[in-house]
Amino acid sequence: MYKILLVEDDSALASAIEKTLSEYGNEIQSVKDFRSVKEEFLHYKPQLVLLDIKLPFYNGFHWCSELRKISKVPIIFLSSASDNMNIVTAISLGADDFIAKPVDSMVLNAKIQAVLRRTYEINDAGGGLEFHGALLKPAEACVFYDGKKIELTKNELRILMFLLDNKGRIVSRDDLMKALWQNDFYVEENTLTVNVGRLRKKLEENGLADVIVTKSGIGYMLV
Amino acid sequence: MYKILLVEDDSALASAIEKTLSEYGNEIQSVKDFRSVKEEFLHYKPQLVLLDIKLPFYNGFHWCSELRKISKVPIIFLSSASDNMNIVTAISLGADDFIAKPVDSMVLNAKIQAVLRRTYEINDAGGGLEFHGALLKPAEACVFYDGKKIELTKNELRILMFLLDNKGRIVSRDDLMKALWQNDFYVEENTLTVNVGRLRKKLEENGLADVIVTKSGIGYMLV
DNA sequence: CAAAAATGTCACAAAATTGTCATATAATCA
DNA sequence: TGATTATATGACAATTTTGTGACATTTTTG
Repeated sequence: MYKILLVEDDSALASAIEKTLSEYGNEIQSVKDFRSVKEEFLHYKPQLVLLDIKLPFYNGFHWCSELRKISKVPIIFLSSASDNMNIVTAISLGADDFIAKPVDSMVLNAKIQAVLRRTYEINDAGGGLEFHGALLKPAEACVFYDGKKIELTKNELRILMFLLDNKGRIVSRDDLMKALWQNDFYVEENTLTVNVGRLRKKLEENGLADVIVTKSGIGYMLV
Repeated sequence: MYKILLVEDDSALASAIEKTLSEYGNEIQSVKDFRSVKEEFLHYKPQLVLLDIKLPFYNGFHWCSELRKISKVPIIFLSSASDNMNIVTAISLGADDFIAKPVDSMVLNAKIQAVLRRTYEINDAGGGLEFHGALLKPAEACVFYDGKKIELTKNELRILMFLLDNKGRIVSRDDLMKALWQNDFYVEENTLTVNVGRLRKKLEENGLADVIVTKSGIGYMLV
C-alpha cells in the first residue's frame, strides 16, 4: 500500500486513474494543480508523484524541478504528446518515467510498480512464488506465511520448488527422487518419505497444514 | 561510466546501440545471445542489462527471469512489438523499463539514465552503500557504523560488496569464489570460509553482529 | 631491508543436515 | 475383513558443511 499523489487537472481522467490505482491497492490523493508544491507535498508525503505535463499556471516540468529541489520522490509524467523530446526533457529533469495518454490502466500500474520496486527495494520480483496463501522465496530459502518466516534446508527447498513447479498436479515419487538425487550414488526409497515428512512438519508447525497431499501409489501434490 | 551488457542478435542494431551508448560515456559489452547467463553475467558484472525480447533459443522474458534469480541488476527490454501486453509482462518479471524499436538514441540514453540514477545514486547516501544501519564506502575500503570506522582488507571489501550487491538474497559459495578468485590459479574451498570468518569477526568486534548469515548447503546472505 | 599486514593452507572442532533403520499407521484390493 | 502394499515417524548414526586457531607465505609499508 503506497501513497501516490496525482496532479491532474482533467477531472475525468483523474478519477479514472484514482479508481484504477485504488483497485491495485494504493492510497491515492489527487489535486488539480500544484498551487504550492511544497506544502501539499510535505503534508501528504507521497511515495510517488504522478504529474501531468499540461497544468494550469506552471507546467509539469516546472513542478518536477521544484520537487527535485526538496525530494528524491519518484516522479512519473503523464503526457498527451508522447514525443521523444518530452521524454528526454522529463528524465533530464529528474523524472523516473513517462506515460503517454491515453493511459492504459495495466501499463500505468506496471510502470508504477517498476519504479516503486526499484526505489523502495521491494524484493518480490522473481523472488516470490505463491502457494496456499504463502510465499516461497527461493533466493532466501524460506517461506513467508502469516507474518512468520519459515526457514528451509536445501532438500526441503528443492522438494517444495519441485512441487510448486507442478502445483496442482501430482508428482510421482520417482520424479522427485530423480530431481533430488540423480547424481548421487544411491539413496533409499524411504529417504524421500522422510524428507517430505520433515518439510511437512516444518510447514505444519507454522500453520501450513495439509498443503502437500499424498496420493497413495501415485505421488505427492501441492494444493 | 557504467558497464552495460547488451543482448541483441541483430548486429546492425547492436553496433548502433553500442556506438550511441559509448558516446554517452558508458562501457558496453555486447553478446548475440545468452548461452549461459550466469557465467556471462557474473564474469562481466554489468550495472545494467539491455535485453532484446526476440532472441535465438530462449526469448528475453526467459532470460529476465533467470537473471532475476541471481541478481537485482536493472534490466531494460528492447522490443519490436510495443504492445501493452508485453510491457506488463516484462515488468511483472522484474524488468525496469521497456523500449520500443526503432530505438531513438536520445530516448534510449534517457531511460538508461533514469534507471541507473534510481538504482545506484539514490541509495548511495553520500558515496556509501547502506546495510543494516552501517555505511560501506568502497572507495575508502571501510565501513562506518555507530560512529566507528571499520577498515577492511581487499578480500573483506570484495566479499562485502558482493554480498551487498545481493542484499537479502542467498549467494552461493561458488559464486563468491568465482567473484573473488576467478582469475587466480587455484584457491582452496576453505579459503572463502576463512575470509568470511575474518570479515564477520571484524564486523562483530564493532557491534555489527549477525549481518552475514549462513545457509548451510546453500550459501551466505547479507541481511 | 626489516617490520607489519594480509593472505592462503592445514588440522581439527562444531554444527547442521541428511540418510537409514525399525516400527507404526494408513490405503488398497481380492 | 484380512492380507498386502504404500506411506509416516521417531531415533540415531553418518556425512556434509562450516567455523576456528595456528602457522607459513606473500605483499605492503616505512
